[in-house]
Amino acid sequence: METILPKFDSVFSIDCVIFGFDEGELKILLIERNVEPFKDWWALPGYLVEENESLDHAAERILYELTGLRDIFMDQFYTFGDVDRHPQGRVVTVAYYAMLRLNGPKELKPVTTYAKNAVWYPINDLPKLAFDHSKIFERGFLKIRNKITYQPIAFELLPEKFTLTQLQHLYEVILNKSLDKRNFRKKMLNYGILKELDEKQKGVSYRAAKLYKFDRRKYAKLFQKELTFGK
Amino acid sequence: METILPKFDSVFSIDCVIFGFDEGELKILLIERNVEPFKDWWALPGYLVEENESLDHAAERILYELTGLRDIFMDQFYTFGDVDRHPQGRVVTVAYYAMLRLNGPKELKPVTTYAKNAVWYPINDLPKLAFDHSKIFERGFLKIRNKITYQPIAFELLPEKFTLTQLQHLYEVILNKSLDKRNFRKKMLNYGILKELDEKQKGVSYRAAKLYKFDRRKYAKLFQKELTFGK
DNA sequence: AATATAAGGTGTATTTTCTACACTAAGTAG
DNA sequence: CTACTTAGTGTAGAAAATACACCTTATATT
Repeated sequence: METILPKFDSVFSIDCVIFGFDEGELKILLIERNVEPFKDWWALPGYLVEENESLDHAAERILYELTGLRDIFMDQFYTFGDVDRHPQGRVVTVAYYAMLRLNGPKELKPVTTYAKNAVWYPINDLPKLAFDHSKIFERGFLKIRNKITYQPIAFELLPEKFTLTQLQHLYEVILNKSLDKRNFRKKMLNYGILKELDEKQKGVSYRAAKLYKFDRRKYAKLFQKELTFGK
Repeated sequence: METILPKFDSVFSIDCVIFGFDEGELKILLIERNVEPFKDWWALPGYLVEENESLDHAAERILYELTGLRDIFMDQFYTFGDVDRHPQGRVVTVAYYAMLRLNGPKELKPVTTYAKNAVWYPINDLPKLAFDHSKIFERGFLKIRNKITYQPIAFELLPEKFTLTQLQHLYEVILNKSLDKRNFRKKMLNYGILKELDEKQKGVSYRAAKLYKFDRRKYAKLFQKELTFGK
């Protein structure tokens, strides 16, 4: 690096793949763009990083501006930097994913005007996306699919109290295959990160299932230690 | 994103954590900086991305300029974007790691003049590094330590022909623990990605060990399929 | 030639984890 | 009280992980 940094017109952005689970479907949050380029196209929520904010801060801010949500577990997963990925110049984008608990689909109100709309879209029925956002989504989806095989991150997507069947459905949707009920339960309960509640499902027209909660404390203990290789 | 991209003075860089294995030690490649800031400090090899090159291309180019090596398996692992990580302006850096086979430590000749020197440093004895490079190294090291537990990437670091003991030592150095010889061999041979050669070690003053090669074809088959969760 | 040295190379029993698989129990709706 | 729907449970076999110790082979030394 030279004593004076050579510069060219360039800028960073953040794009977010925000997963939600609703009515048995895995969804992501899309916005309908209100400005060129790709006006009227669907796109991942994303925006430019400001001069005086870190990437992580920008990711939080953008998610907040789009959803009103804070303190969401977000993770950077890849940076996309092809020369021509943005038609108006050199924009390198850092992609984050987040998993959100949907408490109802009402509350999506973009604060900014560059989006007309923010909508949850089932991942099996996505429209064509602006820029290279389809690629970014694919990679983000791959990321959570891999991650969930060794770390039970899925609970971020569920309501606070959930049944084992709901949890299993979520796994099945993410992994795109069906799982054995007994083995699944055994495995999940063996992790020791589920707290059985003294409460049952309500409002169902069949036998109500027991409700569980995730025990974040135990979860953190279990999964922040390094993976081992054996002796 | 507005119709015209707002810009501020900013630039991207690549930093590389390049692992090598030599004389039983895990090492990384450092350069001695020849320019401000951090003149005379040790740093990870890294440089600015050019206007018309992708991140991956920049990573390859920079590694080539520093080592003369091409076609090295490189992987992007994290992007560092704290506001003040570079004293001269806003520089977001995309970090890559690579694992290199050292055929002898001679051939390190920086092509550029911004480095005085390029040297292999044992990771247990690293100097203070420029910028946030210590943090970048730590994260890169963590990455390969995690990765090696589920994917035998270590062979990139070994000479083409190697003994099982050499392979085990490498694992032990990366994981920082000792492994059981019999179990290690069983596991490695079970992967089915080692080709036993009709050849033995030479020049050792004890019983010579059999030499093995990695079978890249089988390796690719085995580890490019998705991880599974069971039925 | 004999011996010392240093690493190479091998098997088995135990435990743990993974997998496959099917029926009864409980609650609701009519 | 019956039908329906989902909840909830156990076991046996296979596969993978772990713990553990001795003989073999090549070289170097006397």
